[in-house]
Amino acid sequence: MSRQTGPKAGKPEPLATPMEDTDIIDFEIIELFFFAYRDFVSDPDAILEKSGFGRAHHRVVHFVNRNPGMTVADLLDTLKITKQSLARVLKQLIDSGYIRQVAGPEDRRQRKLYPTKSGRELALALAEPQSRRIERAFEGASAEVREGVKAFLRGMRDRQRAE
Amino acid sequence: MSRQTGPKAGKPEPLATPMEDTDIIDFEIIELFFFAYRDFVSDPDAILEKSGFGRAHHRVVHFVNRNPGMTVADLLDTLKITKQSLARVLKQLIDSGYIRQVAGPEDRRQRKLYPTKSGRELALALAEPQSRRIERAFEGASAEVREGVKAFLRGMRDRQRAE
DNA sequence: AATTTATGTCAATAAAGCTGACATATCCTC
DNA sequence: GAGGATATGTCAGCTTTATTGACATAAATT
Repeated sequence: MSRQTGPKAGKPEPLATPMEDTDIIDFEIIELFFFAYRDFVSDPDAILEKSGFGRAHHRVVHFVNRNPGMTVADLLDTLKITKQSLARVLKQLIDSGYIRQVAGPEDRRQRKLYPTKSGRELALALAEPQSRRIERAFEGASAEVREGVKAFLRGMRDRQRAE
Repeated sequence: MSRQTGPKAGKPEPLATPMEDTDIIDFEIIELFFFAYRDFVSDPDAILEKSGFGRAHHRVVHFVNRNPGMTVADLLDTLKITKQSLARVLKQLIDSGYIRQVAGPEDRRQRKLYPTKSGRELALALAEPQSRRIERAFEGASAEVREGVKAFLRGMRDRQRAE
């Protein structure tokens, strides 16, 4: 099935010229963004490795700390992953004592999620090297540029998501 | 009230206060970066899905188009993955006619990698929505801010990598 | 009482990475 | 030319993180 997905069989000519920026395509920023993110997540990755956790755990710990009392459904919506993917990491985090579930006070079907003290500490420990990296990247930047970077990052998000 | 401190004693208390920015931790940018990257890669993901390719194929196609004639070793170094991980996706891209291998003119052990015409077209098609997204995110930004964003992204990378 | 909703769980699958071992062709050095 | 180093390819097996589909349970809603 994946054998002949290409255009034609045989021997198409290889192209020797590099693909350069054009009016419409800005490869430079595409690459900068790729490398920046790769290194940005490498800091917490290294810390998490010691606990046997991964990137998924990081995201859950982060958002639960930022929005204590959020439900499982809220989290699924934020992370854009499936219930089953979340279930595994959430269970591990609860079993390890980083996150607690509390039945919703009004709707008792809901499981509201809260960090424990050590969950808060973990989130801070993971954010610290990332913040240092960000501060380093901002060195010498004017207030206008700092605001411009935030506006740029906001502008990179999808506009109207079905929520 | 159902606080649920029931069966197991020694369960840590859940924290109800949101984790806020501090002097040292800038959660806002951490989140902005996460969401920006999540949506940034969603564009090519949607295109690749149709061909049965994934993100790994995208990276290979991109870098081979940017640096035609790069060797397998160069690519491994850029992507920071292992030979075996690369082998699978590279084989698929070659079989599908997007990339060609040519024995090195001086060192014939080397396999120099080149895009085919359709490989070039694929790379452009994948970059196009990303570039449009970047352009949209830059709307109304001054030249200074644009340069500042690039400088920021460069600053986010690791400094001394063993290359 | 019946339906919907929020969550949990089971089973099977896939993509993309990993390690370790080994094969082949080629280059380099003695 | 022999022997070792290098660039690449390949095999076997494993892990993480995601996926879909099906079904269970408790609680809310109609």
